[in-house]
Amino acid sequence: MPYDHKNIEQKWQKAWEEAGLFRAEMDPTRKKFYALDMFPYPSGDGLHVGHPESYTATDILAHKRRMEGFNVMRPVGFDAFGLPAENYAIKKGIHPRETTYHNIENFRRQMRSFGFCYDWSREVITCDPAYYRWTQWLFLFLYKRGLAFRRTAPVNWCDSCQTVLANEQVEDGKCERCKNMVRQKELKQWFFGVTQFADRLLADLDGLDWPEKIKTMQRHWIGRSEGAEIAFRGQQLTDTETPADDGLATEVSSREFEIAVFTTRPDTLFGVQWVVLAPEHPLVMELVTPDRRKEVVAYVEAARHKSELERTGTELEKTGVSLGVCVKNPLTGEDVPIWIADYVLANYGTGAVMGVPAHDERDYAFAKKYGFPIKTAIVPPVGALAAPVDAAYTESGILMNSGEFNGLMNEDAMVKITDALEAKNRGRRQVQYHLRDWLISRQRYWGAPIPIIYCEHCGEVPVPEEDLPVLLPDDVDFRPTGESPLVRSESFHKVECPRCHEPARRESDTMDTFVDSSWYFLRYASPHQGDRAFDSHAVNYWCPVDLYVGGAEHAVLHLLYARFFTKALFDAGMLPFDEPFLKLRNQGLILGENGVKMSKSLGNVVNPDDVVERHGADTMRLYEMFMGEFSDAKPWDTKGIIGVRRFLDRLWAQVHDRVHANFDGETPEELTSHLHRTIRKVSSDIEEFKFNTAIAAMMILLNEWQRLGGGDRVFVEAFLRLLAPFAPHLAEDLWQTVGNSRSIFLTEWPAYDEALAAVKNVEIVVQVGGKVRDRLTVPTEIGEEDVKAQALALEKVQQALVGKEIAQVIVVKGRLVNVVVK
RNA sequence: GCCGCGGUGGCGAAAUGGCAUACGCAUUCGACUCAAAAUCGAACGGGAAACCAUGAGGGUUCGACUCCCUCCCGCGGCACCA
Repeated sequence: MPYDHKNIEQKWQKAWEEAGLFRAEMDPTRKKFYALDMFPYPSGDGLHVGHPESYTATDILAHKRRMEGFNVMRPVGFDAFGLPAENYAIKKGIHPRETTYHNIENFRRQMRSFGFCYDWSREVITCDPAYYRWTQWLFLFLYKRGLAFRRTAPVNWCDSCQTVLANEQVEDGKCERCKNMVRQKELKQWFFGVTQFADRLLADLDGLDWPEKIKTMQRHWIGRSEGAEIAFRGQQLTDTETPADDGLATEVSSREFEIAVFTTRPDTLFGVQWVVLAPEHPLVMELVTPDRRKEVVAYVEAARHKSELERTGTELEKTGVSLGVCVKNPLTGEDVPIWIADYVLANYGTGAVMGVPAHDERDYAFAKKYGFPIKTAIVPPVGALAAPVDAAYTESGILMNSGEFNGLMNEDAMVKITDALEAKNRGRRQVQYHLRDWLISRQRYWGAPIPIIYCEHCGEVPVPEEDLPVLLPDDVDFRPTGESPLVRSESFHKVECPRCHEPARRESDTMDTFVDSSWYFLRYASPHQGDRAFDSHAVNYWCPVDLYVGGAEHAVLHLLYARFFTKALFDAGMLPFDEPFLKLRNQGLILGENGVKMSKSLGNVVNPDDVVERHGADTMRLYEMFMGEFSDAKPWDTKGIIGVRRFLDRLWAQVHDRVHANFDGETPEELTSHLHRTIRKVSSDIEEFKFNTAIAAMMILLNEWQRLGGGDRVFVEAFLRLLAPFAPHLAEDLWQTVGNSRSIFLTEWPAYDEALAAVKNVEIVVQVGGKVRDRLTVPTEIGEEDVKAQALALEKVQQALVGKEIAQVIVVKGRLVNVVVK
């Protein structure tokens, strides 16, 4: 008989809210637990069924910790700035603020309908001036510490979004948001100096309780490589006349120049056949000889117009042109020609590399194409496979053709060659990171304005803190044109210089929305603080976040940026910790019934509202936790929901039966024992995020209860407390039905008694030659010899042993007896 | 190409090296009902059985879904980073 989910869910949501049951108050005498969901972007589509999957998991942990006596803070808010609202505004002419707040209202309604134990009084909304005032303040904080700066660099430009993008927002050479091809553009933009933290961002990952997958992704993204920076010097002729072959060159006046290359293989230095510069390298135009100039200019121009993908696809044939100039190999003194090629990236390393065709696959291909000689510097060690004839040899080996370094193992030679270079002042050990500084400027409207003013006399002037927030003006034509829409708001744009009071111009770009989300978890500690970004006492008490749950798609975006902010604040003495999220868990994607990602165009989207309406929030929560491994992608199954709903209905009926019977009769001993085992299992499964097996264990307990009958108040109450984090409304309602007036969430998490949980008798499997022949029920504490004797005495075992000789008998306590035969 | 994760009934899935397929869905049969739904009960990997089955093949072990090697397939990440 189904229970009335609508009625009880509304009833308890209202009661909890009115009682302020989940409101968090600082209490230094109690241990805190900060449980956090990645706050949602309030899209017009409303919640996806994936949202409650992650929120339910956090909710379960939060409830359990509260019942274990922790002071729990579980805040909620909205990541409300961003492109979708702005694009919608452009299409429909509705202001982004209007759609955003409208969507937030809908999100709030939906999130409340699930009965999550959020402390709504701490809500933050990133597009609220009371919030972004402090985002701007943090920009100024970074600016003062030299961690926010403006510089000209090749940046990613999306023609469709009409804005620049951070490196992390480019996927496969395409804009993460609109899938448009991204182009490289040379622009002056604002950056945050994330690379200054590269070593710490890498090293501190080790201490975090995060999924290995995410840690690995961050490690790859930071991309540390060790090697050497090597200086190749050359003479540039200032005389326009080409020197003759007869040695007159020495008499022509010349200037010395130097090209620094970064390499991870200094041991291959004797195999260098050329040096390549990126087309954007500043020396290109300086060095090119007049006769090569035309060709080089054309090549540089062509490279500039290529997209990131066109330039970096692995399959592409390498191209390049010669500058007509040489440098000398710093150790051999050999002349090495200088080329430019667009496979060399301007913004990695020094923007220049040395070409060693014998020991690098790319260089090998380049040499084949342009007819360079291939000089071997390393051969395989004795006993190893021979070096390939028609490819580069990239494994370790022994040096040859390398002067005094001949015969060394290459690992050893790396050190010795670097030392030799260093002694001649031509090189040094160097560590390079793949990580680039975070480009935060956006030429778009719906974001926090960058608090900087440009003055003709004073230059770049930060907006004084007391003038914050720099309000985002409402009356703006926000259609994108490639420059920020804020340029078109004169009242915004034209300002007075805070220093000299002359007319000045306000920065018109806004900040990447990832800046907003890089510190929101700090704001939750003191969300209404009017005079500071956060209150130290509150942050010191509540932070860092103990449990953070969200999607894996933020592995190198939000999660990296938030770590950077935390470290920068830590260094300034503003935080007592330097990692924001101690424990992280990712939920898997919930797919459509057809096993593919839900999408409107495929018509396989499940609306959580419909599920709550039809089956109830408790069923929805339980089902999403029961579907499978939390971090795995799993398909939705509309029919499957009925299974957990039946479980709740049966429990409802069973508890009501016991109440009607005044708990007449006792709890069978077997059931009590089973309960304690279930408490043990559910408790540990929750900690390990194995919610599916925790629920299965409760289903088994109910099945046993129905089979055995009985069940006193103690039994029922323990069962309900186990269920409460998963299905809070039903558990609370039955809790009161049983006769309690205080909320179930103010009671203690049930403890299990190891003695009661112990099983009296166990079934032992008896195998002969590894095959099951019979089973045996024996007391748990039975001695090894006794089991062995009993097992061997079994008739089926005897039959199986006929004509065979016993070689060995394996006894595994409480599990099996295996008679090994010859 | 490199790195990581995975492959178990019709389906979602479970199993500290020790009874493979728990729990749930679907299906079939039965009870209740005039009937249906709901509910309750039973069966449910293949095979008549011996036995055979955890992507394929080998290995280690008394014993392998689990550990090791080779390969196939799927998913995710990175990708000309020198």
